[in-house]
Amino acid sequence: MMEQKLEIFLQQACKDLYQATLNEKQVQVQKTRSEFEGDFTIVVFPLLSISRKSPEQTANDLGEWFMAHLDEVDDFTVIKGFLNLSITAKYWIDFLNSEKNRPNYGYTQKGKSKPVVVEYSAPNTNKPLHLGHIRNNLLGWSVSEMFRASGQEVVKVNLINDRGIHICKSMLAWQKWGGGKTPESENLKGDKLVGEYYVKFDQELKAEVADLLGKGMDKEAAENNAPLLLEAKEMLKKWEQDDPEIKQLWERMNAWVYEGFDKTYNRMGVDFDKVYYESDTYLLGKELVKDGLEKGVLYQKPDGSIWCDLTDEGLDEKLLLRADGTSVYMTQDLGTAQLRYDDFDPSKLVYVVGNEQIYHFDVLKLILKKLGRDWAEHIFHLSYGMVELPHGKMKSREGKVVDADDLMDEMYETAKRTSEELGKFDDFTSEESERLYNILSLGALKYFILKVDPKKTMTFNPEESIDFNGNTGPFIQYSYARIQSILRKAKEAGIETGENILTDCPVSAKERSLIRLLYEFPQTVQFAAESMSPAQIANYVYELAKEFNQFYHESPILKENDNLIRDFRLQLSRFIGNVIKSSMGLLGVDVPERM
RNA sequence: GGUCUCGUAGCUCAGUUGGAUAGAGCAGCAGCCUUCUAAGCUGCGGGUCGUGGGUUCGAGUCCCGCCGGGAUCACCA
Repeated sequence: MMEQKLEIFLQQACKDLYQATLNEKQVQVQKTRSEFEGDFTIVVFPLLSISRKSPEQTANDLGEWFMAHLDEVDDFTVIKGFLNLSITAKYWIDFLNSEKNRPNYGYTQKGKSKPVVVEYSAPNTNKPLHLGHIRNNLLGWSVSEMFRASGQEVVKVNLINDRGIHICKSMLAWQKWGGGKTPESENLKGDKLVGEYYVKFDQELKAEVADLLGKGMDKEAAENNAPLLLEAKEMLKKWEQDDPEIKQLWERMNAWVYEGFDKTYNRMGVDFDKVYYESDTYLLGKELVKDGLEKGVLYQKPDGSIWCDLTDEGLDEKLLLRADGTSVYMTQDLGTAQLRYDDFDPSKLVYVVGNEQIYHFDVLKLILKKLGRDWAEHIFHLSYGMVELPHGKMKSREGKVVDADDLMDEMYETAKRTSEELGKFDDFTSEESERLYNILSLGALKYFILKVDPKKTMTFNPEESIDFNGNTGPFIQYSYARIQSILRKAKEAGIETGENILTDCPVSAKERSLIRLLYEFPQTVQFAAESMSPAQIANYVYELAKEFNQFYHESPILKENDNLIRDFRLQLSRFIGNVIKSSMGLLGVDVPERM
């Protein structure tokens, strides 16, 4: 890569000119900003102390040196303390010729490293997936793809929260008020049906609490002693004792939910290599805890409960086993972490979980380390920001949520309406139209969610829905379709586009800028994977599509009279199309041949 | 209260990890379809980067204080 080469030569230059060796901070090679002439910029400010000359003089000396020693350097300009180097057209054309037909350009060949395990989604089986899950799922899936593209082995895992008091709540409500309704009888997705009873439970519980308060009971007592809650707790106890009737109900209702989840996952285009169920793993942590107690890392209180003291680390004490021997969330997470380590011997354990659980994962890592699990160092909590609605946060229990299925439906309708208004697809069969609307609506949704930095809280406005113009998925998809359209026409006209571009082909400023962007794709993928940020890819591909559209407007491609230039532009366009497709692929977004 | 985190144009977001005159999209206004797809392109207006200090050749970016929002500190998950 040119940057590395320039850095090495810069070292040499300073040795030659100033008899000095540079430290890392002094070597600064970056992309030249578009408003200036040149390709790469060397910042000379850090070099002034060794050159003992003015910024301009230093930059000039270095510029001369580069001209004399590096064939690829064409020209240079000096602006203040910035040395802008121009790279020869030949270098860029050579780059195009060697890379334009490379399959998987920008992706790194898989090495023989240990896998990265990425956990994402982790739904509860008492309610349907909502907008928050969408961000989680898209992020987890995309980050996994980016790891793969950067040469790492990846295992995508899900951990389904299929047991616990919250599950019993919806079970109990269905038992009481369900009247034997099933997804089939109601023609309703299973997760939706179960979710209704979770809401129902909450409503009934609130009514009971209000009633108790009215009878003069204090708030805490009322909340803890409402008959419904006691009943749910009783059900949980029975579940843990393997009561056949409860287990059967539990299996039945969970099966409904899984069927619903699978539909949503499929439509969203996310998948998993392995699915863990909390009901299988929730007991695993106990062994670790007992072991820790024997080693004296943990301690027991007089009531029999077991704790970890983290006050030395500036945190609190953390309960790991209740006095009655039952486990808490942390206990089972210790267990599943160990299980995953045993299953995959991973180089990294990534948890895609909301930022409200930062504390939880800090504690998890600390406890594992105390228990002598050195691999805890490789746990990484990819904590993403919440998705908020314009009015504020989403609240499941109050029904203030954006349902995942509903949202995809609405997006689909918008895509359909917009497409029909434009009326470009009269020759499409209904299957083709449907396919296109799916590609566009999911593209809009996924791009909208993934283009923002995962760490940041984001606002989602369902009223305005998602735009199809500007910095959006469909805009990028449109750019791709335009390219394919030209390529189809070129083929029809019998123009061969596979040959090498001649090095004396004239290249405009916009074309050069596009070549630069293509050149940056591999490092963008690498950087996106390292920072676990699909937003890096989204911003990159938007820039590429935008520049292509500008190019498209200012230059004829197929209609260019000079065949040399025409073929160059066709090849450039095809390369851009491929990179758009690869980039969008990393975001889980498909691209249409026509739109 | 402790800890963490965020604050950039009316709105939604970028800002390449400290570099040049802080950028896009949406919304608003004005243009461009007999020419490869107008889901596009061009132009205009819009900013004390919450605020006050500090570090330095250079700060939206790093450090400290303050203001404002959010998260978390459960025998919930």
